Amino acid sequence: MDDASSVDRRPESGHGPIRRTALHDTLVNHLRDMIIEGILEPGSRLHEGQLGEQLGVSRTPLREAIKFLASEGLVELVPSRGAVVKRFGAKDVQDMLIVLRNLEELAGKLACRLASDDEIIQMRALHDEMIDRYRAADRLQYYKLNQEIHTGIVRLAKNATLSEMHQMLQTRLKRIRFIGHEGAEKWAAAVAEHEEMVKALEARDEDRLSEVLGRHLGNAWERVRSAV
Amino acid sequence: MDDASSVDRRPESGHGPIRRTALHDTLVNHLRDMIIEGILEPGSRLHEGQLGEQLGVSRTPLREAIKFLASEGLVELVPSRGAVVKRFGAKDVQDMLIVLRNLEELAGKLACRLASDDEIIQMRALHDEMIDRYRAADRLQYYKLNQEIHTGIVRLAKNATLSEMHQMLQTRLKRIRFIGHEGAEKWAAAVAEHEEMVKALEARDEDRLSEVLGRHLGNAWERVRSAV
DNA sequence: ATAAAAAATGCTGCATACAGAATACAAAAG
DNA sequence: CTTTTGTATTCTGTATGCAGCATTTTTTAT
Repeated sequence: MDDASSVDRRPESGHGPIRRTALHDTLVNHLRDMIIEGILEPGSRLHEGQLGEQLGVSRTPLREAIKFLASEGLVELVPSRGAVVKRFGAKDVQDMLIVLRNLEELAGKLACRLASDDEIIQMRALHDEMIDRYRAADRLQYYKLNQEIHTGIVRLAKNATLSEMHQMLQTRLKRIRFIGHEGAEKWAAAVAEHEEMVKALEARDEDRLSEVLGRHLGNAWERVRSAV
Repeated sequence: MDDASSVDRRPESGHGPIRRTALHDTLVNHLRDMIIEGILEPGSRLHEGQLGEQLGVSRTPLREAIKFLASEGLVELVPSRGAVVKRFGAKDVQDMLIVLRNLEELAGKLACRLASDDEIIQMRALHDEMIDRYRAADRLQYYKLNQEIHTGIVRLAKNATLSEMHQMLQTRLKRIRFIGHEGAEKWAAAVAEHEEMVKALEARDEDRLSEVLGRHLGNAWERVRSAV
């Protein structure tokens, strides 16, 4: 039987066996999503045979994808016993947030110095759209734009390594944040912080932007603290 | 013929086919070393067949190791064309050093707060030994201890994520630093900075330690600037 | 002789096959 | 009834085989 959850790897939709993306690469993204969305639960083993059949691929590219994710820190390799989805304790999350905060503070400073005027205007547009979604109480889209803005500020810092590390932590924390839905009043506070962020960026006030970003993430930390 | 450079994977030395480490894991370390030491030059292709034969392993575990290193950022995966050793430009190195600097500054602050008295004493011992090596003009051992001290301070920060990221950057930069041999006067300056670092740690003066670490790395940056 | 086309070679990507380790199960002993 | 030991099964780890893409070389036409 053709399982519904088999991987779909067709860059341009449809006809023929045209393929530009490698299967193992597709699997990396697919598995990452599965872990983030909780389809693969923390602590559960990644059964090569079963999982491979489920996704309609052989073990070889699947194993390669798992090794890749192991280096990313999403799964753990246990010798002779395969791979398990890494489980994050409260301390682990706290550690990640501390580093993430520091990275974003750095990103804020660099962004104020290096961003072009156009780029700042684009950030403002993104922010305004997020505000719209907030007013419409569209949590999912809000969340998505929120993340885009944070990633965007890091991008403006124009530092490849910084972007990479930020992305990595963002990915690991997604699994946590996915759960953490905040209350209305805290949500409002977060939005206010975002407004402050954009204003600081527009003024190219690096100390203020850095401070707001730090505070913003510090608050996020407080929220999660109870959830984990 | 048994090639001299074939991988050696025997955890406890010697007799029999007792093995606890997986081959792909051994290969990750082996290949990483080969890249750091420049045996595999930047931009060169990792030929699966040839390299596998050279190391005495089949392509499967080799490919898995390559995927792992790709996630680490040491090699680049080119679709349908295999893997090449990633080449770092001046901008890349600068980016890494900026982030590394920030991470070490953070580590310094946390270390002052979280390190035990014993651990600080151990760092002092390590530092004193490094000074001995400096006086003996033993560059290699000096370099090794130097790195150990930096890694050690990060360890004292007791933050798993921070350690991991630091390690990652340290690994990538090793390839560069390996080349960068500094002059006598700059070497003396670096040693003085180290002395200052340990003193700040002993005083648990987090602002000062953070500042020194930042300055220390900032100077390293200046040195490399010309080399790359 | 140069350029374009076609064939040939080599390599990557994926699947399959096989060997050894780990786990689960069952039977027997305490 | 619990514990232990032997066996069977399952899964991981590694090797090999085959198909398709990339590149290079050869052939052919202008």
